[in-house]
Amino acid sequence: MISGKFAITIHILTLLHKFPNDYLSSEFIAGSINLNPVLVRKEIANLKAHHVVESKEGKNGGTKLAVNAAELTLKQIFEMTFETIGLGFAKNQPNPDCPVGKNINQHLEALYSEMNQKVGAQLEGISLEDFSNQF
Amino acid sequence: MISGKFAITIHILTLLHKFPNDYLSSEFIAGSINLNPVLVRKEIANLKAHHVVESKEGKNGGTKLAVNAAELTLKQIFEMTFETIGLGFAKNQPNPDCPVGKNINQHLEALYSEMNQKVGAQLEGISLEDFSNQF
DNA sequence: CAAAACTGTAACATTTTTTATTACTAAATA
DNA sequence: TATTTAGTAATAAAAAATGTTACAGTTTTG
Repeated sequence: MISGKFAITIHILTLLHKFPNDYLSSEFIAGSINLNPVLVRKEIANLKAHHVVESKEGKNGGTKLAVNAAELTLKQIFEMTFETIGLGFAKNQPNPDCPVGKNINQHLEALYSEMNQKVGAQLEGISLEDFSNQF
Repeated sequence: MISGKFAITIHILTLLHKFPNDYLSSEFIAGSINLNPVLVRKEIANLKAHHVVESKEGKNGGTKLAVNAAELTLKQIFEMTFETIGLGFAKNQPNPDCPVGKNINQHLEALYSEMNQKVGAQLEGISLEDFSNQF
């Protein structure tokens, strides 16, 4: 998972919202994020798969928003990045012969799931437009 | 930051709570987590710095809880791990000449800070004893 | 039609972060 | 005194994230 996936995605979307009439090139966007244009195109591919943006190939091509920014919530964006809130798991599978090791991940998952609900409720209340209008 | 720091820490503390009368060795704990004992000792060093556990060196040494599990909240544990909830930042410093790039991190920080408050409130309501008694 | 400016991807390289190992000192106990 | 344990530093290995290069395919413009 790209650690800055959400940050990059929302940066892209904010730019697109700021220039609603233009197709922005991945190079232009990459210049604002200070990121490799290929990585920008990868995130855009994900946004396209969710029908949130549309791209035009060829000269003067680029990407623009395909939805109403007032109706796109940060929660939806968050979900599109496949990221989840949480505090991680130990890398290796814990010892199944230990009553704690056997069940720890299940209990952590339950805990993190609740976190996601709380944070999800927060993010649901913020639209891309809200976020972008802060700038 | 160790990605599973919180998970490891709470695993350790749960074990210590389950065996309140014993000094558990880092090797025993490592066996439950399936982690290198040196890493366990590092996390324990952090817990010691926060006066949550005490260790005894030498033969039959190990670590045990030094506080009342009913009074230690997951929020406190969370804070001891220096981890924060959030959805990351782009790795590189964004373009300061772009109005979006210039301010994005500040706005993300504000957003994440709110997340931390929400999650903190949740974790404050759960004690180590609560967590451990689930097992 | 040809050149230029884009997207879309795949393959590979590099860098950074995490995790693991080794090795050693010091302390406590039997 | 031998053994078992913590404490810690240094290093190695593995994994993950990020960056680069390359090139095919599209669209626009001259």
